[in-house]
Amino acid sequence: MRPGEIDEIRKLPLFAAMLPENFDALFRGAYVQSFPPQIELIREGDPADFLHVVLESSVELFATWNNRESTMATVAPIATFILAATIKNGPYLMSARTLEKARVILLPSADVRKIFATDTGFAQAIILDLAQCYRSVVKSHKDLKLRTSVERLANYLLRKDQQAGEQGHFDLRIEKRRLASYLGMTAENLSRAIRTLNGYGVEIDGSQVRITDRKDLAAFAKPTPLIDDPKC
Amino acid sequence: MRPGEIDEIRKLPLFAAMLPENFDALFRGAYVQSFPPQIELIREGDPADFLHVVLESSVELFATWNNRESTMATVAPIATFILAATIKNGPYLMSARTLEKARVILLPSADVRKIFATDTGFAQAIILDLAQCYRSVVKSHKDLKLRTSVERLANYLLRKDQQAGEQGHFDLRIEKRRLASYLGMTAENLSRAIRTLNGYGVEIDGSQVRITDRKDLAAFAKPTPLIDDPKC
DNA sequence: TTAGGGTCTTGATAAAGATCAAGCGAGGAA
DNA sequence: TTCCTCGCTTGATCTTTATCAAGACCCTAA
Repeated sequence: MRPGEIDEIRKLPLFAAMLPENFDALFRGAYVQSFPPQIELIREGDPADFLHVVLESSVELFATWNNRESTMATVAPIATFILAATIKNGPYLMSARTLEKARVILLPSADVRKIFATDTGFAQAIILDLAQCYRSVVKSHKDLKLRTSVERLANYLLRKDQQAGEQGHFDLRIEKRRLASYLGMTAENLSRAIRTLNGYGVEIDGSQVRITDRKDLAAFAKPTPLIDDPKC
Repeated sequence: MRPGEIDEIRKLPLFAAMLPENFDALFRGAYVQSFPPQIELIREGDPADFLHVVLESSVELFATWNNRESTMATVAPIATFILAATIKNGPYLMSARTLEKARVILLPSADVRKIFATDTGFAQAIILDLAQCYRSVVKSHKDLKLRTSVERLANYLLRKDQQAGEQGHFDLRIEKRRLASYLGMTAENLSRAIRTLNGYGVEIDGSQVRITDRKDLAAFAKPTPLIDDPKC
């Protein structure tokens, strides 16, 4: 681990309220590993032996069935993933792969379970983290069931613009075919959806997005905090 | 509350590990209410003032957006719902309505939050409950993104048959239009999907389902515990 | 008993989305 | 530089799903 990095991790909401001796014990058993791009870190169905913390680059969570594959989420540093599987001591429900060269901390799940059973601060933080994750998936589920693919794209762009400070322009920071899979459509249909949104004040050139008429886009997208506010 | 009922609630996994004095304090502030059918118990967007426990009948959780509506889940007794909103002290993400005449306990969210902050046993139970809920929604999300509507129906029938003891016949116990909404399709398409499955050993007459060739159905449905096992 | 309302089913049609095939264009390797 | 690869786009076509309309069925209330 790099100097100062452990302090940054200690400040993460999930770990900040732990007793210092428990934090130290947990991270004494940690492995820090570097992975090349496109490496499968975990495979769905495998036992959840480790809780993962992404330090650098980002990680894609995806699911497969019957030779089909779908991107479920991307995890950006510094954040954990697969907390629920660790807690339930169940199999991973999703696979994870690195997108670029990535550094990840592996925390033995057994240690995590042992510690949260006695450390109240840690237990509280886990509760908040899980509640947040749960609500995120519920929002994704509503997005998918209630909206068409063009509507999902429109709202995705509004969310990203807001996260980038409502500048009216930002970088997608994700390959289009992955974005398509995340949004529940094919790459071909994403291209067409982008063209449709050209008529509502959206211009996309490569990975550069420009929102020229946010009002028009919002009138089409009809965003609601109950689906689109990540903090809600 | 009826005699013995409180003891049954005390045995629920979510409450069993609480300190007795905390359980008593929590339920001193409880309201038991009876509701007629088709009553909206909570509306998405409202503040989560109460944690709900369904005692009798069942409750439908649904979401709306832009004049569209979708059934997200049904809650059968005895179980709680809207735990995550209570904990986050955030707005409900889903609405809930009674399907039949129902009895529900309302526990003030503020009391729940106060108690889980100090009661370790309760906190542990909440962690397990939330992890379970989270994994359930992830499974639903995979179901929706990776499968066609006929595949979703086929797997739904296999799950229900299994829950009914693999008798090969069971009652749907849900209106078809609600089932359609839950599975992410229209009522018309559910009818057609049923006809498609007639060719794979499924007969549905009214609400009575008969699986005449489970092997054939399973070969079509390709169930996997990573989507279809509710306990996994 | 009949009338009315709701659900469910069916058929015809429309829309949304997926698939297939071809070509473009940026970036990397020889 | 040229060639190759890969991601992206576009058009044509097909499949899946939704919508609209009509009729069947069932339950309930007058």
